[in-house]
Amino acid sequence: MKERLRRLLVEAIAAAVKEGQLPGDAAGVEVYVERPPRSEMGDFSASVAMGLAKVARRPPIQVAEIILSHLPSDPVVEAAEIAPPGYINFRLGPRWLTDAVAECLTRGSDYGRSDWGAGRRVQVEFVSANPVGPIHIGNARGGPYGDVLASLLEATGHHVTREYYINDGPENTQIVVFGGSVQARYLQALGVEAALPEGGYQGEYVTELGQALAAEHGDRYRNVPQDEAGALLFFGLVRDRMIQVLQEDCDALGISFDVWFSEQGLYDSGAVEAVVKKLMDLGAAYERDGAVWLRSSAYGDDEDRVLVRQSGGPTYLASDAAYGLNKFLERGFDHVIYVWGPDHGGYVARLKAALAALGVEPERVEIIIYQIVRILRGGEPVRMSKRAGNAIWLRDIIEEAGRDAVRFFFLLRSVDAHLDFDLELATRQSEENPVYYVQYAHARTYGIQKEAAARGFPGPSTERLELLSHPAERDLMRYIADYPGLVSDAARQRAPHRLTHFALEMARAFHQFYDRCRVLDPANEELSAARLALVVATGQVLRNLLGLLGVSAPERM
RNA sequence: GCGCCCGUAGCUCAGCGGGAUAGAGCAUCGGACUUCGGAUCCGAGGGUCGGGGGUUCGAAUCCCUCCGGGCGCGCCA
Repeated sequence: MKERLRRLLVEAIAAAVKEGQLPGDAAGVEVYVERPPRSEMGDFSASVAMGLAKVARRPPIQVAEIILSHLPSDPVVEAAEIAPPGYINFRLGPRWLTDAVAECLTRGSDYGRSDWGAGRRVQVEFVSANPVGPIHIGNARGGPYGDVLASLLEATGHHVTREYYINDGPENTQIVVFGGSVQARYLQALGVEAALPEGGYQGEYVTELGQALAAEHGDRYRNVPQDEAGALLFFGLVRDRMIQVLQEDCDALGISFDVWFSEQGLYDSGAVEAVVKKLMDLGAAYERDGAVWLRSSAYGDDEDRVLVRQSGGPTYLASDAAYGLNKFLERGFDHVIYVWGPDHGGYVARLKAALAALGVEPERVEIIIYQIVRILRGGEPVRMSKRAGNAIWLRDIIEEAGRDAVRFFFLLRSVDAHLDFDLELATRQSEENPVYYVQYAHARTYGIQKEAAARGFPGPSTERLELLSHPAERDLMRYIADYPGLVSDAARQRAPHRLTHFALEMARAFHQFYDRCRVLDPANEELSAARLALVVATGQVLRNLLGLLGVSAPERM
């Protein structure tokens, strides 16, 4: 609807320019249509006239008058008025709302979907936590975010691949330390005196891994030296188990990845070596001090970065460049979104530099950094470190609060904002969690339908939707009408939190409607049928919303 | 020191393609139909939008600067 009004305005301005009433450069201005702050001001408004006042060298009100005099007629526009200091306010006929209800019922679960993505192939890579332990609350945030972002892109006509990058490469020091930790726990399980490596992983699950290895293999690996090679050997023994743990965690969150991509695979195929050579051939990398450097400073980074160490081992940047080449060149994604944690902020410039050096257009690379999650327990911050072993596992939180609440809670805030997750609040007060408010609204739409059937009311009908004229009905219908625009806005802005906020507002509009408008009125069957249609459409939109959020939409609670 | 993010009601946060009287939830206080689910609804109080400059007809929103908080600045990932 905004778009429809916007076109009317653009046409009107063009016509005015043609007749010489507005200067030529007026035709190029951006026109935005928005919601006025109060409903008495109309259904939609535009402030173009104020923006044009300067170039037109006329007062805004006059500009608005000129625009209005050229405004093409549209059956849905009941009135277009000018309000000081120069707003153009549109008052629309009831059809634009009731048509939305009808359209929602016709399109069902497709309502809100669009095709502006035109089938572009987009990859969203997220979570990608190192395979050295279960997902903890600190790196869990990317899960719901990436998953819902992917859903939003799907809903707007993109072809989306959800991908998890497994950092199981041999050059990953975390892998080495982790493997060494497993080895130490294995030896201890055999009764051998063994110390954890420097900065080793102290989590209980590591002890369990060691014990499991001892039970399975006995003392077969007892004499493996406690060095890097030994650590990697032990990592190899538990690698599949660790990936399985990560997959189970993602399952528990309701996330299903299309691709689990192994960094080790890039080494095995020679892709890492090849990309370094390619960068050298391109002149984007050079040797110095026995290391190979990426000329990243020529591509926007502060300084050049090491690709291959003096020791001969490639850095993470080298395998990431190879991975990028794989994404863009081999698999041909049009656009790639990386969802990273806050500790990766310093890495953005160098990855972009590497990809730019390889010829990937910068606009195809998008890196989103979400902000830190702070864990509180009753208001007190809880420190956590995977290595220290006092991490808070995602799985435990899900068990306590439930998947729906965890996802909804994580999606309540903008990615740019820090997120406080208070365990006590998420568990003790789980009944007051906002997710229940929305789910209850959805369940209520079912309750009403069931009651209608039980009492023998005729089913929902769109025949007399014009009977829906109560302010609460109009408010509610407005959410239904706005929903498709919300989905494309949220996708464009990479802002899943717009969905949770909209869901809460719409649920409130529905509860208000329920409170003020009796749906099932035996004395007025036509009105009842129309209201029932509104109830069904509301349930449909809530269900579509919750579907995008990956939160269940129960029929009763 | 440099880079990124944040600073809006007591608390947690929306709003930030500049626009009309700045919003919500929680918390506090006070209310609601003998009826479709009270996990609901209504009302009230509560604000120098961190401070200061600037751009503009108009700034929570854009620019500069200062203050406060978080994160990052490795031949770790």
